[in-house]
Amino acid sequence: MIERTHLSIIREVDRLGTLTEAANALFLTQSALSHAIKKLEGQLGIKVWSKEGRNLRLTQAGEHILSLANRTLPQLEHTEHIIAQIAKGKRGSLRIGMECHPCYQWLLTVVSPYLEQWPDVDLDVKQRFQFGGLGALFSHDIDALVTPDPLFKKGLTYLPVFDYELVLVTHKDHPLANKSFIKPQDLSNETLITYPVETERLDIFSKFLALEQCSPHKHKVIETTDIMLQMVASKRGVSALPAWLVKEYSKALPIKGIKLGKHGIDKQIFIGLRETDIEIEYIQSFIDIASKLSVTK
Amino acid sequence: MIERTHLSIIREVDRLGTLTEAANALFLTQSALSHAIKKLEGQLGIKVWSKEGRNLRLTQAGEHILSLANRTLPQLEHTEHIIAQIAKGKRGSLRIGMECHPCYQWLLTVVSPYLEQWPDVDLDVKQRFQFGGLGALFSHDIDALVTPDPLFKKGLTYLPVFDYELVLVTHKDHPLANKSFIKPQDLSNETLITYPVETERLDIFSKFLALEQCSPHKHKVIETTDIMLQMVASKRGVSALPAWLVKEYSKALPIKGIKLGKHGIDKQIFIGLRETDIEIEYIQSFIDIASKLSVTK
DNA sequence: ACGATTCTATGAATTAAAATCATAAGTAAG
DNA sequence: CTTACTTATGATTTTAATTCATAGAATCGT
Repeated sequence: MIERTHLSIIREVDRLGTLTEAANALFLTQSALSHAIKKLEGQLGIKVWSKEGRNLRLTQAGEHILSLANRTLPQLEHTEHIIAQIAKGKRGSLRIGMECHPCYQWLLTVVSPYLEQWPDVDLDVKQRFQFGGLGALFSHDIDALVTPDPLFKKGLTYLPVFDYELVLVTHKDHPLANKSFIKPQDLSNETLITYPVETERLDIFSKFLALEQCSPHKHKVIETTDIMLQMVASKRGVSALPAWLVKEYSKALPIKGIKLGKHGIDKQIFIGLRETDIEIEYIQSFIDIASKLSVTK
Repeated sequence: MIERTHLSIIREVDRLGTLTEAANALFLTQSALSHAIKKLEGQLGIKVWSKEGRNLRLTQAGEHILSLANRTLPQLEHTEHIIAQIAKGKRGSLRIGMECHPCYQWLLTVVSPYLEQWPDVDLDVKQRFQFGGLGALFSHDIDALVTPDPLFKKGLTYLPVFDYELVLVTHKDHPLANKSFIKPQDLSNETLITYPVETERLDIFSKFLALEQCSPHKHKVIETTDIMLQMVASKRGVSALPAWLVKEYSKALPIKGIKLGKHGIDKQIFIGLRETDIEIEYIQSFIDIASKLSVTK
C-alpha cells in the first residue's frame, strides 16, 4: 500500500537529490527512509530507484509514484490548511434560508459588513426548500433560517434579530393615503399585490383581512420587491410591506405607507439555528451583526 | 496528518453508513476505526463526525476530508494498479530512438504486431536527439536505439536485428539502370537525393563515393522516403536506399535498384539497449518480434 | 414501557510497525 | 589511494496501531 510517507519521501528525494538530504528535510534519519522504501518495494514487487553511481534514478514505477505524489500531496496539504482555518473558527459555510420575502432587502444590508469581517466564510442564501425551512435546517441544507414564525422544536433555537411594522403601501395620491389607518373593508375595491406564497403565510391575509372575513377585489403576485413597488407607484394596486422598506423606497417613488388597523401590525423576525451550532464563532458573529444593524433602523 | 487510512475509513463510513460495517469492509475492528479518527480529530483540532442518534453525520471538516478521499483514493488505487502491471512485466514504456532514416519503414512493420501483443506498453518513436542517440539512451530519454553504428559503451548492449543491402535507386529507364553494378564515377553527373543528415553519416558518401574521392553533380536533401522516391520516379535524381524498400516501392513506381560497387554494400541494423533493461519482458519481446519479422525479408 | 438490539466510545493490554543506532559497502573527487 | 559522501542493512529501541473487553446511548419490536 502506498502511504503518504512514501509519497513525501519520493517527492523530497526528487526535489533534493539525495536520501540523506530528504531525511533531514523530513526530520527523519536516512535509514528510516531507506527502510520505508525497501518495504514498499517488497510489497509492490518493483524497484522505486536504481542506483547510478551514488545517485538514485527513479524507475518507471518510481516515476509513476512521483507523479502521484505531485498530484496528491498538494491536495492533502490544501485540505489540512482549510481544516486548520475551520479549527480556528475562521472558516466555514453559512447557508442562510429565507422564509420571509421582504427580509431579503434587510439581509443585503447585513451581508456586506459580515463578508468583510469573515472573508473565509462561504455565504449562500436559499429561498426554496423541499421540506420547508425547518426541514432544511434539520437536514443540514441550511445553517440558519430567517423566519417570522419561530416554530420551536427540540434541537433548534431562535433568536429575535429584527422588529418592524407591516404597513399598506399605496401611491401617495391614493384615496386611502390620507387615512390615519386602514380597515380590512377598505381593501374590498383594491388590487392587492403580494409575493407568490400561500395566502396563509401572508400576514396581510392571516392577520388583517381574515379578522373581518374580507378579501381584496383582485390579487396579483409578483416575485420581486422592486417591481412590486413600481406597480404601486403606477397606481396598479396596493401592497403590504415593512415600514422601513417603504420609507426607503419613498425617497425615489411616489408611494406612502399607512398603518394596518388601529394599532398597526407589528412583526418580529427570528434567526433559527441548530443548537449544536450556536457556539460557532462565525455564526454568533452573524447574529451579532444582524441584531446591531437592525436596532439602528 | 491526514493519512491514507483516515481517507479510507471516512470513505467507507460514508458508503456503508456505520463504523461497524466500515470496520468489516476494511478487515479491522470498530474499535480501531474509532481510535484512529479520535486521534486525527485531536491532531487537527476538529470533529469529523457529530453523533446524531446512533448515526454519524459528517461535520464541515469531515465533508472536506470525504471530498479529498473521493478525489485522492482513486488515484492511489490507479497507480497501484499500473504498478502491479509493471511488476508483472505487462506494462511499461518503450521509447524507440531512430538513427537510421529508411529504418522507419521497417519499424512500422514491427510495431503493429507488437502493439497487438503488448496492449499496455506505451510506444513512442523519436528521431531527434539533443546529444545523439547514445546520449538519449544514457539519459533515459529513450529505451531502445535503432542504429547502423553500434558504438559499444559500458552499460549498453547491441543486438543485430536486420540485414539489408544498400542499392542505388534510379528511374527504370535511366542509363545506369542497365549496368550490373555502379562505380563511384558513374554518379559524377547525377543529382543525388538523400535524407537531411551530415554526409559523414550517409553510407553512400562514406562507404562508396569517398573510396574514389568522387562526388555527385548535385546534392539534394528530402525529409521523407515517399517524396524522395517520387522524385526518382520523375527523373529528378537518384538515391541510395535499402534493396527491400526499393523492391516494395517498385510495384507502384517506375524505379529500379542497382548494386553499389562490385560486391554491393551490406548493412546491418542494431538495437541498442541499456544493460539493466535487457531482462524486461516487453523489451525482449520487441527484439524477438523485430528479429523474426526481418529474417523473412 | 421495557428488554433486546445495534450502534459508538474508551481504557488497558497486546501486537505490529516505524525509527534509530551503529556500521558496512560502494562511488567519486582531490 | 585516501577522504568524503552516498545508500544498505541488522539489531535494538521507541512509537503507533490494533484488539479485547466493556460501558453508554439510541432505536426497534412486542
